[in-house]
Formats: sequence, structure tokens, C-alpha cells
Amino acid sequence: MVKRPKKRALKQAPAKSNVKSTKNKTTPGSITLQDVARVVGVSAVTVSRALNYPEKVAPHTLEKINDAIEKTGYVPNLLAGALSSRKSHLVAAIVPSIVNSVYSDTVRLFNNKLRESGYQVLLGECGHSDTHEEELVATVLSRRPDGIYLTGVNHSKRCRNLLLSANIPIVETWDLTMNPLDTVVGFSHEQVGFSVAEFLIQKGYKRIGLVSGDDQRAMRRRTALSNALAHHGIQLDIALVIPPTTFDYGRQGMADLLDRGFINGAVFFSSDTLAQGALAEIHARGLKVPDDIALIGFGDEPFAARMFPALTTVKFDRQKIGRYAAEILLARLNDLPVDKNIIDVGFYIAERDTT
Amino acid sequence: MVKRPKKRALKQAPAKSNVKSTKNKTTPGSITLQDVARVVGVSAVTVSRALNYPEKVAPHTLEKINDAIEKTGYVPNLLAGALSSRKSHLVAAIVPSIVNSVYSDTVRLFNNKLRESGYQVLLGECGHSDTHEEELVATVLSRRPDGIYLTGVNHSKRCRNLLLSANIPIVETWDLTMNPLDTVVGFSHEQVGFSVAEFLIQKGYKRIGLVSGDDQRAMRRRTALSNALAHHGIQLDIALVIPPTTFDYGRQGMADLLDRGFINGAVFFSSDTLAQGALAEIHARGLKVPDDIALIGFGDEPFAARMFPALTTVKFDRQKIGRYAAEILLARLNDLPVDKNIIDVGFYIAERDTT
DNA sequence: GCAGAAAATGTTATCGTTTTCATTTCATCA
DNA sequence: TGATGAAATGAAAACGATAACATTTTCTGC
Repeated sequence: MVKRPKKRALKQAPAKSNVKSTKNKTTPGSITLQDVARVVGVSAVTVSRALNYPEKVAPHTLEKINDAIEKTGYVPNLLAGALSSRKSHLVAAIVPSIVNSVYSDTVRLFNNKLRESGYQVLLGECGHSDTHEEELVATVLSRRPDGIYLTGVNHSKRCRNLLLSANIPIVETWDLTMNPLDTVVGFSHEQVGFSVAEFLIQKGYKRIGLVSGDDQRAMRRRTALSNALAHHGIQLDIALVIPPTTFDYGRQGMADLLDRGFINGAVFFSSDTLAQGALAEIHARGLKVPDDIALIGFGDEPFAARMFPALTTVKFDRQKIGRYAAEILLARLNDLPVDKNIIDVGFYIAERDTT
Repeated sequence: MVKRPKKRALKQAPAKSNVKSTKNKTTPGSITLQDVARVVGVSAVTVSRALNYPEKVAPHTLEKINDAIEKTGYVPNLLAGALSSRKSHLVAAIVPSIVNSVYSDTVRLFNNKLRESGYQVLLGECGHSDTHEEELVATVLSRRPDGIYLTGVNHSKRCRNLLLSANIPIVETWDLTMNPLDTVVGFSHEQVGFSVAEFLIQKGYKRIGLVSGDDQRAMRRRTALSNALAHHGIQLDIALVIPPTTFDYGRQGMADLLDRGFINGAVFFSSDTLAQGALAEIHARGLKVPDDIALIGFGDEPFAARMFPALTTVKFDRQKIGRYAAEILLARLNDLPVDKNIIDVGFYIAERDTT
């Protein structure tokens, strides 16, 4: 049979493979394990081992290999490695927004923890739309992550299917459910709703309003709040806005409520930024906080405590969510037993000067 | 020769491969192109083509293939795809911090633009340390990204080598240099220093201070500022802090300056957050802004304009950097000609009430 | 000095795609 | 109608690593 010409440009070994010649520009494409092996005079597997299980190769060889790696500027190809070992050392994280410090605080901790253990985090921004999440999940799964971090517990049917059939550890965060896909770290938004109701009623407020984004979790807080208030014969005044919950929306939402005659009451916001905007509107109208209008935010962003007056807000440990999420996921990745697959990090109301 | 037992668990075709049987749990591992192909009765290549060049397969076949993909829940393996095609459709982005909205605004735009074109962004947080950057670059390069986004233009020697030998388009951002690794989108920090000096001198300030992080770019602004002031016989009062530039550091830095007798002057901060902290300290001491102390920030974060008094600050279009960076990188990725590989997005001083 | 175990290294097959080239099928036109 | 070329499909060989097993070398203890 006639030897066919090579299909792809094959890397041809330099005529005289000389260890000393550092500037060996003959190699097209990138340097592979094979190349390093050739330089040292061992087989590719040995080099692979030197990288992954250094204790399994002779110290002398190891040294030579490391030299060669240094000299050749070899950068491992994790695509190939992952394909072969079926471990990508990648963990995907799906968050509604990267800019919002509320989420990024959590993700940063998660990221750092995982990096310490040799994983890289592939971040995806899904906004607050379900279809977007579904699409994003499909995309990231095609990179074959070893695990996945999700924000929230409400996912479309197809999304759940995709996730489950990927057959990898999953951690849902920022929320709680009795039926997590795998594990969940967060707090109960229903409870937040109840607690806020209780808190405000106890403080003596008779009129209660809500300015809120319309995402799933905010809606659950709203429902709980509304139900709890109903028990006391109070009807919730609502102004909904579409995320992201900006300063301007807060101002607008508040104006809306005020225009509808809302006064002498407390307003619960779905983010501190919204509350901040509302404050501007209230000041602009010459009203007093908390005498005319009381405010309670959500999330305790850094500025909340420094606002004037300082904002009462629902506070929870964002970093703790990230840390726990990382820990639980790492345990699952290492096939360690996970004693609890549902972790409630709790929350409390940080009472300051706006209530 | 005796047939050796298979080395790896081989996926065994279901006894009766039946297109109708949706719940075919016989397949261990994940579903591959091969599986989809088998269901349709074509070869794997055809399925691959259906996904990558749908116009190249017969409409009838295409339809059957899409059905099969849907039915089997096939999720492509981009690791394998990337390995084979030498295109990962991944772009790495190295930023000092994900939480800091100053950077994340830029990255968000970059991310969105690239996603529209079918790329995914792998985000890495490098802090402000060089060694960290180097390490991170090595790590992300092992995923064989098609391009890379960097923050800043100062990289260690080894880092530059790694980047250059990766042989992929690069965009450096947030800074300017005459010798970019490839392309650069940003503004000149020296010019910022000069402009701030000019601005403050013109406003009549005779005494000028600086509270600043010690990262590379801030240091270049400082040097330029200091030099420009020297021309006018003014010496810069300096209080350095270690990043991240938090509210508390700003307060501390300001206290430091005040304790050293600084008064009746203007202070330039390396971030708006620092200025915000300083304001707290100034108020605490019963001093007036801008009469006793004038402030000028850097970055124009959302809160800057809403502070009381509103903060004068150095403003530039963060999103524009992200957008341009994406555009220039996409052009390079598509081998399109890039008319300018150095893009200056400029900046200006947003004068408000603290000067 | 030697059997046997442990340590170090090598061989081969495989991960799941895509590329290149070859082949088959189908339509077109003289 | 048959030659001709385009469209659709397929076969085989990579891509660059690692797992499993096989082999060789080195170390023990007696």
C-alpha cells in the first residue's frame, strides 16, 4: 500500500535534538508532553507522572524532567488531560450577575476555596431569566465541569434534566429547598418574609409597603410577607420593578407608593440599592425617615451601614454561603461523605436607623 | 493473538437499539456523537457536521439528527471538540478583583460581547500581585483559550513569555503602552496624574495630598502627579495603603494625613471608596468639604455622584473599555485586520462638590 | 549472591471530537 | 441517456493527554 501523505502537519523532530539548544524554533504548534519526554530521553507517560504523581518518579528523573519543562516552556494541555482522565478540574458557577456585589462576594469565596484545591471556576452570568439559565447550563456542561454551583433553586424542567443527567455534584445556593438537586446552601426566603412582617408589626407599623424586583426569590419573600400581614389584617402595598434593582428604580418605586398616598408606614425593599434610591425620593419630598416613612433593605451591602440614616436591613453572611458551598462541593468531588446536604446559613434583621 | 480484555469499561450498545425507547438507561457514562449517530443510522461525522455546518447536511437528515439529539439528551463534549479542532471557543480574562464594580463593569461588557459571538469567558482573579498573575496565566493557558484579556500592561518577564508563546490574540486593558503584547485598550495613568495636578492647581490648591493603593497603575498616577506638582514647587503629601482600597483604609489614610497637619488642601484618592472613607473621617473631625479639605476620587463608582457632597472624580467609560476590548479581540480571533492595536478611551474629571 | 518485593518506567489503548480525503448519491444538461 | 459535477455522506487519522497493565530495574534480607 502506498503511504499516504500525512493528513495533518506533523511536528518533525529537529534534525539534531540537542538539549542545549534552547531556541529550538523548529517545533510548530505547541510543545507537548512528547517533546519534553524526547528532550529528557524518557517516555511521555513518565513526564505525565512527573506532573501528576511526582512521588512516583525517581528524584533524579524528576529533576531532569522539571528542567526540560522549564527549558521548553511546556504548558500542559488540560483539554487533552481532561478528555483522557475524565476530570476537567473545572467547576461551573452560574450567577444572576457578576457586578452585583451581593452575589460576587459569595462567588469570590467559592472561587478562592476551590482554587486552593486545584479547581478552576467557570463563571456564567444568567441574569434573572429561566431560559437564559437553561441555555447557560447547557453551554457550561459541554465543558464537562466536575461540579456545578447554581444560584437559586428554581430551574426549568429541561434545566433540571440537563443537570441531573450530567451526573456531577451540584450545589444550589442562596435559597433553601427540601428537594435539592444534590446539595443546597442558603436561607429561607419565606422566613425572611415572615420575619420582616413580625419585626415591622412589633415595631408598631400599621401600613406596610414593598418595592421589589420580580425574581423568584424576591417573590417568595413577598408572598410570605403578604400572608403574614394578612393575618394581622394588613394589606401590603406593592410596587414591582424589573431587575436589576437600581437606585433609580428604588426612587421610582418609592415615588409610586408615595403618589398612591402611602405615608406613615414601613417599606421593605428587595435590595439595599433600591432602599437607597427610595431615601433620595423621600428626602426630595421633604419627608422624614423613619418618622414619616421607615425603610428596611435586603442584603446589607457595604454602604447600608454608612448611609445616613443607616439602613435597617436583612443581613446574612454572603461569604459563608460561598465557603460552605465550596466545602460541600469539594466533599462531594472527593467522594467524601456529606453529613448534611441541606445547609441553612440563617439571616437576621440588622436594626439601624431607618426603622 | 489472544484478544485482551478491554482496558476501559466500554459502552455497550443496548441489546435492541430502539429509537422509541426514550428511557434507555443502558448507556453508562455520557452520550456521545456516536450514540446519536447510531440512533439516526448515520455516521458520527454527519452528526458532527449537523452541529457545526448544518447547511452541509441534507435537510431531511438534519431533522432526524436534531430529533435524536433532543431525544437522547446529547450534550456535546467541547473538550474533545477543542482538542481536535484546536479551537476552544474559550477566552480567558484576568482581573484584579471580581467584586470591585470598577473592574466588573468592564468585564461584564466584555463577557456579553464575546458570548454573542459564541465564546465563553474564563474569569480569573489575580489580586494585585505579579506572582499571582503569572501563576494564573499559566493555569488558564493550560485550558488553551483562543484569546486572553488582561488587566494592566505590567507583567513579569516569565508571564510575558508564557503569553507570547501561547500565540493567541491578547488584549491588555485599563492602561496604555506603546508596546502592547498584542493590542491594548485603556487610558494613560500618567495623563491622569498630570491632569489632576493641573486641575487642582488651577483651582488654586496649594497643598496637595494622596491616599492611594500601591498597585502599578496607581503608582504611575502618583509619579506623574508628583512630578507635575514639583514643577510648581509643591510637594505631594502621601499616605499609601495596601489594596483592596476599602472604606476603612480611606478613613485611616485621611486620618494619617490630617494627623500630620494636612489642612486647607486637596487630596487625590486612588479609588472612590477611599474618598468615601476619608469623608467620614473629615466629618468626624468637624471639618468642612471642600473648604478645609477638598477631595477627588478615581473611577466614578455609582455612589460617587450620590454622596453628600457629591464626589469630584476621574471618570472614564468602563463599559467602553470592555466593549472595545471585545471588539478588537474578536477581530483578531477572526483574522480580520485591526486598524489600530492601541486604543485610548480617554478620561475626564467630573467636577462635583468636593473640590 | 539470590529470590522476591518494591520502585521506576514503558506499551498500548482510549477519551470524543474534527479534519481531510474518498466515496456514493443525486441532479443537470447536451 | 449518459457524462459531469455538485451535494451528501463516510472512513481513517489525528488532537495530547492518562489509565491499566506489563516490563524492567533496584532494593531488601538472609
